[in-house]
Amino acid sequence: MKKLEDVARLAGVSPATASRALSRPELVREATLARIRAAVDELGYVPHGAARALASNRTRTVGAIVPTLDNAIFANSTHALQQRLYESGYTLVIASHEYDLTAELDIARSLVARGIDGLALVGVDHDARLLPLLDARAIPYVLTWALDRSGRRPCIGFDNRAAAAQLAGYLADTGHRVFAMISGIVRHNDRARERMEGVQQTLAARGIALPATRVVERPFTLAAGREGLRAVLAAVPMPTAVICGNDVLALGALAEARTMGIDVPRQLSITGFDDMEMASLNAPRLTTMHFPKAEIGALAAAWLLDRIAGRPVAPRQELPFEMMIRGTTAPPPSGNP
Amino acid sequence: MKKLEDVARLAGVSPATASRALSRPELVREATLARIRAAVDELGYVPHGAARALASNRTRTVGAIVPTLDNAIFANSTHALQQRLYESGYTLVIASHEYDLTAELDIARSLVARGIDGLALVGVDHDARLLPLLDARAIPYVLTWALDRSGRRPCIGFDNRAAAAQLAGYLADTGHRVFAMISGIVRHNDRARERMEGVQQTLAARGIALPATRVVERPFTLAAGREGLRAVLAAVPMPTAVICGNDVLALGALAEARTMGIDVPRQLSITGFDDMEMASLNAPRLTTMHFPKAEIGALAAAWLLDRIAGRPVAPRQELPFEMMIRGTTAPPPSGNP
DNA sequence: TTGTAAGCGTTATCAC
DNA sequence: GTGATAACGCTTACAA
Repeated sequence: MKKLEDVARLAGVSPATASRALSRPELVREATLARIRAAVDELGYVPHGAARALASNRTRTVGAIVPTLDNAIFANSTHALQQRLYESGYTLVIASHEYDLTAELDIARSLVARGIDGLALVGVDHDARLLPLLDARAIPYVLTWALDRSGRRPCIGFDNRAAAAQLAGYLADTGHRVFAMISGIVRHNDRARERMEGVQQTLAARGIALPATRVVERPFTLAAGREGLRAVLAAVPMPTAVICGNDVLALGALAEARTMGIDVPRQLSITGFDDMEMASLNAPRLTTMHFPKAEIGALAAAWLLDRIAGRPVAPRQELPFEMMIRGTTAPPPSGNP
Repeated sequence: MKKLEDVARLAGVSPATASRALSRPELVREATLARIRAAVDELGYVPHGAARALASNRTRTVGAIVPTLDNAIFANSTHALQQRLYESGYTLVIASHEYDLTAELDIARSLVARGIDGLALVGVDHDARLLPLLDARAIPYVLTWALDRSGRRPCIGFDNRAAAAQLAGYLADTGHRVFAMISGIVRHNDRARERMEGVQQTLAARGIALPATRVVERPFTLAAGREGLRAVLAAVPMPTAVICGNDVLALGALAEARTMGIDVPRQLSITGFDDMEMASLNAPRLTTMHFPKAEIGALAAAWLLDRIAGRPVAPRQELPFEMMIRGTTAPPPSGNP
């Protein structure tokens, strides 16, 4: 394989100049530059990433560790992230840990070993050793999809609790009094936890009971959403509103409602978070909380690139969310039939 | 940051021995190994990936370029791929090109520059410069989700044409005579093309007409699926069976059918490929073609690891597909109402 | 089984 | 603006 030395020889310059021509062309005279570029083309020279990384101590690689790829919201934000980084000559290394924070730590270690200039994480809940690991190596990182309430960590995300509160408040406003929630597993998942708390606090503040028995925690799968709906509908009296912790759970719940012959939203209101594009196929009158997923990725990329380049960055970026209300979600006049 | 030399010094051995202890422990005496490991732990030593790659000419990184991450089928197979590689100490670099083969080539170049030991691609259609680029650098690659009919390229996948043929044949067997197809864009997409051809050939062989006007090509989006259904239903007589090129198109078509008040599958049979888990929520009686997505990823990982290690590999692995028939898909007795 | 030493292909610090 | 030259941290013959 051709090396920089070959290019330099062909162009009649030293390797040093050839190197500069590629990484800092403004330091090289126009004519020299042209010769070097011609040589590069002629030889089909491709820089050796590892050698470059070793000498410059920069890998031009950024890592992203997401809970799962099997969900449109992370797929979208990750794609935006990749896109932006790619445009800036950076490569994105993506890995998923399937909601296992120990796996996340392991992955982070392997990424650090392999060399990354920055890292994007999802949420604020992590193994206690993760962030110190990055700090020790001065690797910039940013937390996404959530806001760090301690104010100590850079983050780009939403106030999941406020979003949940708004959703619950809206349902209460439309007249619902008997609620249930199909939440994600809150342990080690700040987004799920904040959403649950937002609902609980809002209803409590309005004097609406949401006993623990009406809140079920389920993994983020369609099957769990289905099963979750059965679980919360077993209570007496039946809830008129079921709030689901994310889109997958809501889809499962909607499917189960159909199977059970329940008319959504006339008999039962089912609401969710995140990406409900699929759900809208099913239930055009669904009410959901939407987050600008692509923007998260784009902002995270910009933030990391700035930080890597030593440019000033915002310590925290809070993004807006939006409640989409389709059709009525009022409870049936007399509770459930 | 601690380097191997520090570890060696603390353990009272040479850097060479320390290096061997980490990468080929079987070559080092038990006692020495223990001392070195203790030193590693004590110092919190983490190997320097770039230096390692430069010296060994192996990056322990594998690349995967997929059309899109925003689809459960690729998300699943990619996750399986990552999982397997990770277990073997490899890192996976994932990138998506959004069905743009020139973008795919650019990404491949950047991955090659950054250093990869192997590459997984989707499909057999690629820019003509892509595979030669890999060959020139002796980078192992494997094509997935399709079979190379030329027999010259290693591939792990399905016979998309046969799958489409089987689906079309089944529908014809149940009595359908007026077909339509909402295909993906076949240009630069072998999977889409083979599926379309499979349908066309099968129907032709049975003397069933499928004029070009009854076949529409659409991008893989829900909206396009909706619009595609309107387009094919505008024909006279209306088709009784609509075959969709993938899951996303089928979902869109199903949604539109619902919007239009069409009873699927009693009035109209809509069928699709790939991952129809979501669709089954919508239309429990949908007939679909299923592919073992996770297995693709796992097999690709194993293949690449074998190939990288110089072990013998199969030049071609054909995986089975499965038609899932839920409920009847027979046409209405008298064509369309 | 372990040590010595020569690279691996760049970048970066100096002079010139 | 350009050219020597010394790193960068590790692997790997080859020797011992």
